[in-house]
Amino acid sequence: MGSRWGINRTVGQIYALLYISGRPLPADEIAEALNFSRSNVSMGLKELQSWRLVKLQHLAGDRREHFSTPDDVWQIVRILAEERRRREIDPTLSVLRDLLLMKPGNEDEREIQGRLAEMHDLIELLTRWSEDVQKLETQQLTQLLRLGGGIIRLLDLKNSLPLLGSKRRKTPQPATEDGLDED
Amino acid sequence: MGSRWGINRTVGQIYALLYISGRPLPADEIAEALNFSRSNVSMGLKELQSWRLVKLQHLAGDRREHFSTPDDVWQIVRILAEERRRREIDPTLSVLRDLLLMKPGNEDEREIQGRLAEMHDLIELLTRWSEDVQKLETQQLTQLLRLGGGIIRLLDLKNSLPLLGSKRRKTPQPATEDGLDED
DNA sequence: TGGTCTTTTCAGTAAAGACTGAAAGTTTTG
DNA sequence: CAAAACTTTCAGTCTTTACTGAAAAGACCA
Repeated sequence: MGSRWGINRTVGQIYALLYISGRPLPADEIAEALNFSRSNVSMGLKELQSWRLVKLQHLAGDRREHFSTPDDVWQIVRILAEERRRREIDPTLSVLRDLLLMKPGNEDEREIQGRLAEMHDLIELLTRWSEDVQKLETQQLTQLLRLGGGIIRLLDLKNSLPLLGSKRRKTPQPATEDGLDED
Repeated sequence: MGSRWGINRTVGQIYALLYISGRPLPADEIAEALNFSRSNVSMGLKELQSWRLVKLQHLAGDRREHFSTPDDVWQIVRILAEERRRREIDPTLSVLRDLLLMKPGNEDEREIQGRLAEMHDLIELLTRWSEDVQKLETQQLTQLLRLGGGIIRLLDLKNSLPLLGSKRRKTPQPATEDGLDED
């Protein structure tokens, strides 16, 4: 299914099995259920652990290690977002920043840096935003998402309220502690 | 760099070159610049076209086909989101729905369907939301993103306004045309 | 229409990635 | 501390994917 998401087919199948089975499974049961070699399962689980997508636990009266997925789907989303950021986004941003630090040797290079900067800012904006909303309570997050495009009405509302408008005021106002302005 | 994003390394390099060069390039210049065979470039461009990430154009006085990326970075994000949805998300949702339509044969299967339903609803919520906000003007979109976690204050504000509260009221209210409620 | 320039296709090959079984490693237990 | 129970590692093999050059196909022009 979603086997093109940086994680391979086998690993995806293992994860899916753990997710739907809803209880901790030992490696050999996974191998049997999916008809993989024991060592393949071992490697898959190792990768899933490195993504923090499964956790290991010991069940009373059984010496084998058991694995399970987080029980909250939102938790899965949060972890995935964090890991992808750490592994893919951050290194990309870092390379972009390095390139932007170089002195452009000529007009062409200056233009290229301009385009790289645009890309950098875009990625950073998206990343920061996702990081921010991931921190919200699940309850708040779902409310926000359910609002969908309707969110724009809230923004309009905000812009129409003089003290909360998004434009910087020329004369300093008394601090309102509402923090709706953004730098 | 981001070569693990469902698109292979070669294709990524071609796209990056087109993006930073900022002008339409013919296939043979790409092949020369990146040291790929002409046929490899041809295939890469074909894939990029199928993703609608490059467009073909003819330049006066040159018989060769030239390719370029959209000039607006936001446009790139929008196209990427749409295509990924079409290719990956929608088929996944469709499979999930099919599974949910099946009558559970026993208690275990019922539980599994429950978990699949949770996943389905999560994906659908995220997808719908992203679809919705992609439709916003770039200007509005950036405002929203820049707000980051601060968005929660707007939600709180909304919840505190009696006529706009997110809870359904028991007695029907006169229509306010604000549409902030969501079904 | 034939000739020139350009792009696409495709069969074969090269490279990358996934999977396995055997062996080594680790932990628990009598 | 040795045997038993379990897990990990890794070299070799199998499978999948990427890339190439040669040939075919298409477009334009005289």
